[in-house]
Amino acid sequence: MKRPTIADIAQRAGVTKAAVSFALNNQPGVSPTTRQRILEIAREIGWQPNSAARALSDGRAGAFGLVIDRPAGILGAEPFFMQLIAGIQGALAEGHTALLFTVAEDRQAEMELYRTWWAQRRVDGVFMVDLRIDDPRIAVLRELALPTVVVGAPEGSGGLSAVWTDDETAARLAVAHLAKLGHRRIARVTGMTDLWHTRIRTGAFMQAASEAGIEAHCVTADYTAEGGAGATTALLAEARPPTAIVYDNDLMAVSGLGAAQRAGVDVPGELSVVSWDDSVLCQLVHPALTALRRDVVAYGAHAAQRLLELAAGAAPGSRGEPPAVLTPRASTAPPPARRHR
Amino acid sequence: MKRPTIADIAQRAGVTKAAVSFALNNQPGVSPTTRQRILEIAREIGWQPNSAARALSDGRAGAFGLVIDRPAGILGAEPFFMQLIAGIQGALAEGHTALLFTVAEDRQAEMELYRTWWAQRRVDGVFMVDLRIDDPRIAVLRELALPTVVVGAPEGSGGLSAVWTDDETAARLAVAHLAKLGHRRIARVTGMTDLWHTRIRTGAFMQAASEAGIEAHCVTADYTAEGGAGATTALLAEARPPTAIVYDNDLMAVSGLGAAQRAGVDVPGELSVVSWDDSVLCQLVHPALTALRRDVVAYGAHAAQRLLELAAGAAPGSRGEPPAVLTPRASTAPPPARRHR
DNA sequence: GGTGGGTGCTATACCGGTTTAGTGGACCGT
DNA sequence: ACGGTCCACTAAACCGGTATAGCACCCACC
Repeated sequence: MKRPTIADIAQRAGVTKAAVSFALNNQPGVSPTTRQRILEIAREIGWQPNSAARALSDGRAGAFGLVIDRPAGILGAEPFFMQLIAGIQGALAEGHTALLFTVAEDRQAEMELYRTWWAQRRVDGVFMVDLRIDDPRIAVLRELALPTVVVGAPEGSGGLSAVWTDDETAARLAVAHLAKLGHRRIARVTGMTDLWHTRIRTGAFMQAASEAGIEAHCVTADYTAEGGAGATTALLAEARPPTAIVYDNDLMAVSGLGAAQRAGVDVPGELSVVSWDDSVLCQLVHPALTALRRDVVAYGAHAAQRLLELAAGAAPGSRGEPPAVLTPRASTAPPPARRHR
Repeated sequence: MKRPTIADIAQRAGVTKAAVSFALNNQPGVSPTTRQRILEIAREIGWQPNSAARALSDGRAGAFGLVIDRPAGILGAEPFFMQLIAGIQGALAEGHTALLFTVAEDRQAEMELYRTWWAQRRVDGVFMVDLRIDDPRIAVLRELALPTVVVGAPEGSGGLSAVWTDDETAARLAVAHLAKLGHRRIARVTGMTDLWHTRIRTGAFMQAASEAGIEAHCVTADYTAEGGAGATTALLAEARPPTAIVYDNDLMAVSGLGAAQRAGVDVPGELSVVSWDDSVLCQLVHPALTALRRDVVAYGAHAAQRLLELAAGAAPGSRGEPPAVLTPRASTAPPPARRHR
């Protein structure tokens, strides 16, 4: 099959390429009747712009990039990203922008990929996830002047635009839920501490607990199943173990639940479990997990909208998302009766 | 920052663009010394080809496409795809080919996307997953003459190339494992029946069971957690329930395990469970699931290699992968003692 | 010493769009 | 009747590569 070009349209319409281009781009320079005729022909022969030609001509690639540098093994079990991509896709589907998606070995490879994409003019902008404290990627992206939307934390974005969820409120919701059930000593199993949102969550979690007048502490894990199980085992072995644990993602929550059960700890009788991410995983285990649910698809869509604006020349700026909603399920209950406190 | 072009190189080297192009592409037409000088300059100023210019000139997009049309909710919990993408990526990283990844609403949207990609010359080829019986996508891709690698089943690919795993052997392994443990009546919870690999698996599973002289039947589900749980409940409610169940993916296996446990059925004491996909999920539940494990990353890499060859003009042809390996874990054991047979 | 052939390079067309400068004609006012 | 505008459109350049035709030069050969 042969792909029609504007030259084909021009020939049929008896005008030049330029006239066709004007008509197709709503540019002045053609009469309404001619414009109509051209559009008609274009539609009829199924013309679509050649993305390479357009990219070469107007200097924009017509694509955004997304790199994730978590190991493939973890990624697979992480529902967050697929949903994010679905959301991004939804917002991009309308226009002429595609999504380049890559999983990278490590942060170094990710930065090299940004440079390559930039040098090859492959993308007009990128989505950046998993922002870390003093993240070296920021310098690279700023140097390249590549429009960027940070999906995650607004602080530390170094002037880049961001789309972020209100983790303070989410932390407050989780703590309030547990406090209301009567818990006085709770813990949280976190993701990597050098991630911005881990820091934010930790701050908010500790403060919410303090305000609620209950004991709290956080132990560090790494979003993996093993990490979640290990942290759980360690917490349960403490002299005065917590009566509730909040996990930073669903994978660790499910894995922590398993570890607790294996240790003979009844959930929710002896231990309440809350997951900071909701996915089908939370509902298929027994007991089903109470979770902080957020609309990740909408999140991705908003990030994409922001990046579209940015690439079109809009000023950088961040956008907050509504906070997560706490969805109570079977994994949280009042703590076991104790002697005191 | 300004991106250097071959014109910049040409100017510095005191030659024309054409000479530079010859040198950079290992084309004859320049002397070894000139070539050396040009390459040196290119390296020095960090030249990279503008992908749009190259695409426009040689008619290839420099990208492959991958569309998945399962709902975002399911996708997230499906580790398979992320690993596949990681594998594809690894094989593509060397060259100048990028990956366009999209999740589509449905099959219709997927086909429209193929047409759009084709019309816009966005991709040089696509990976197609979840091949169905009489899949309408095949006709579209053939009509567009878009190089395609079907990731899944070789039959039914309608002349398209495919990369496929040996599900016959895998089925045999699972059945043999259960037969050896002493099971005489087993069942399988399948994915959608109109998927090619479901059909293949069913045929192989039934035949392997027949050859092993044990009863077997399959019930249809849909890869979702709910589907897996529902099918399990139904199986356990049969007059003579199976003593072992094989699930077509890990999500259904985990969910089926939960359903069995909720129904008060001991695993593996009263029911053995095997998952036809191995991921971290299988290891984090209790008991850990016996699973058919395959190297999905290598699978993706091979698919990418095949598509690279195809796009370079090679003849269509399929490639078989090594069969899955059965990894025994705690979820399979001898069946409970029975009166007879 | 003219012919033939290869080498090393230049000039230029081309891919398919966008954009700018230029042009012919209708229309306007006076 | 004539100069000035505006309109609708054309011609051509341009983006950054690749590919082809052609040219100058050198060497070999009979």
